[in-house]
Amino acid sequence: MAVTLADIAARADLSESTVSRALSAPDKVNPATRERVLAIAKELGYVPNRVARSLSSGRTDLIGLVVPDIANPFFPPIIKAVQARAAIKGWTVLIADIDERAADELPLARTIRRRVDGLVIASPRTGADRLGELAQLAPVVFINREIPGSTSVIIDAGDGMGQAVEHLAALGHRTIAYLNGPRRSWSNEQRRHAVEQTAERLGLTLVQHGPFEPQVQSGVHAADLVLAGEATGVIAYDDLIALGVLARVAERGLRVGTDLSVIGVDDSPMSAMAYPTLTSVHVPGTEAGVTAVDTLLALIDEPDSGPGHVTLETQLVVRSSTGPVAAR
Amino acid sequence: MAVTLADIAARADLSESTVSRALSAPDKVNPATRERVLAIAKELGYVPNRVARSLSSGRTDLIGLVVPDIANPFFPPIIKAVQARAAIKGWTVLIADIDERAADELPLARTIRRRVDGLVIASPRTGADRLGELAQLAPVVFINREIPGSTSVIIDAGDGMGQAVEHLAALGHRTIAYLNGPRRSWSNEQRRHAVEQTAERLGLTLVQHGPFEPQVQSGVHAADLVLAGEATGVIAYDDLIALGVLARVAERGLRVGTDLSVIGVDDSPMSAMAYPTLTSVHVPGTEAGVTAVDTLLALIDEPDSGPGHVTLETQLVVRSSTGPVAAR
DNA sequence: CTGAAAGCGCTTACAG
DNA sequence: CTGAAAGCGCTTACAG
Repeated sequence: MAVTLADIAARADLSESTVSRALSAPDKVNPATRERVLAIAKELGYVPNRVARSLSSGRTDLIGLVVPDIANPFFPPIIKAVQARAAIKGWTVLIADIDERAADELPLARTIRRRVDGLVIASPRTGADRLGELAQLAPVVFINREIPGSTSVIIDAGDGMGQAVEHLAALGHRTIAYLNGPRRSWSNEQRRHAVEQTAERLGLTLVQHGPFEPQVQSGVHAADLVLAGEATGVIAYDDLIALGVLARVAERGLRVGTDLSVIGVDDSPMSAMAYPTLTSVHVPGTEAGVTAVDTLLALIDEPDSGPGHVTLETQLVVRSSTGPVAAR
Repeated sequence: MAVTLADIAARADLSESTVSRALSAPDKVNPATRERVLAIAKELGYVPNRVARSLSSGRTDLIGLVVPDIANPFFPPIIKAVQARAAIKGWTVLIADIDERAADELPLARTIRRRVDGLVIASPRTGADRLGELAQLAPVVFINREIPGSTSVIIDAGDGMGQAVEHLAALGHRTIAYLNGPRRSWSNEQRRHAVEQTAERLGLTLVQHGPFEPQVQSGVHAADLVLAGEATGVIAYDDLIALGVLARVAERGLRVGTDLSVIGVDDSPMSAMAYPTLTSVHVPGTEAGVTAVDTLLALIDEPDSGPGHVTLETQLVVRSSTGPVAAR
């Protein structure tokens, strides 16, 4: 069986209490005693039983991460960043993938919260009121969603989306299309809004399509809708949809960047590798993940600190899928 | 505070023992008693404390899943399948992403094993001997790797790779290239071997490049190597590399499927959506995930059952990236 | 600085 | 079928 505190205590001729302190609160113990305990612990190959520790301490040292879809390239960088950052600080991450089933999100979050000390919920698909309630029950940090009274890390698409519209305008596009993301997506509202504002300010005509699921297939479908209209430039809710547009446009024998300019959002690895390479709005997912963990751990330590808000900026990365407007 | 067994016991005027049994071993209790306990539990909103349960039962109801890289499209289907299947059976999954750092794999698996009842390790990057040792310490099921004495779910690439070579031969290709995956990858050995065998049997000349990391960028690099040689058809270790080849070939102004035929492995969603669509060897990731969970749970229940082996088959899916050989 | 004791919330032989 | 008791392995006031 596994080595326990009792084993070390017996060997060191000390009480379990002292051994426990030597291991988890070294400053409350005589240095010499500590050394002896540590030596024996090492010799015996002691590894603390986390379950037992959890039961008495009330802490699990686990944080939960809820994501809409791990297969969506927007999330892996966030997931990796959360895991890496958590690991550095001695925490483990429990991931829940809701597979884009919005109705599963809240139940899953509620279940998992019983196992963890706090939650990071990325791009939640649930209504703000119910998310707010959840945040009452446990330390929660939302990524990419503002919930009144709750703590969140927001990626402000405004700058990047505005730059995208300005970029198209500068290339001579007068009518542009926006391909909406999922119906109840807060990110989509934010992105759409920024596009609308900038288009209006610059006097561009804006056409909208969707909502679309963030999948390549959606873009294939959307491409035909766009090509049936007047728009010469299109901004998609995300890179996946944009990649679908690219594929379909090429398939129809038209040239991306010439016949139709396409912009995505996320700046995912694929965007740099697509053909042609995809102009995209860079979204700092890694930074968001790191910040979310730091914020959450602070919240776990001090549950009564007020709601915090961190905002990260986005920025357009110009590649080959956008070019000067040409006659259709 | 949260409702405990003691609260229910007090309210029902029963002992904690009986309440515990009513909840977790209903057949060991008087049906009427059980009903009463369940009603009160529901009324009070009782949710069992899993940490406490774990400590006394010795079970965590968690299984660990170690994957090389969640951003690699091969793994999300496996991850989702594992999570879904585990959830159905009342288990939660703890995911560890090693981010392709082979050296981190074993330490991570060892750490996480302390928190779970068993492990699924997908496409391990560690040496067989050390994996075998790990399997002595805890119930482990490997996906895509045979370890002597251990249990595994193998996706046999043989059939699919053979079909891929036959497909190219049937299209008239006489010299083909194979792009190797990671150096110590067991999957790569298996795939390469099948390609070599079939090429030899059919009298084709086989050129090899690599090893390459399973990333789009690798394929971009590999494409130039292939185009500098005689091969007219290329089989990549996976879809990501194949997609990189596609992009680079197009970028160089050549036509995929005409100037160069390209085949990937994984049949990931992108392969159906790439332009042109990618001929690929379908790998049953979802099935592998489901089977791995079932196998692991059986192993957890009966640690002494001998090592099991399940083999799943692969199959070529022909799309547009392969065509009859043309003059170079 | 150290020890004895109680407790975290549940499970599970052992009696009755 | 039910209850009292011990135990899972650790933490943490409380004394000394």
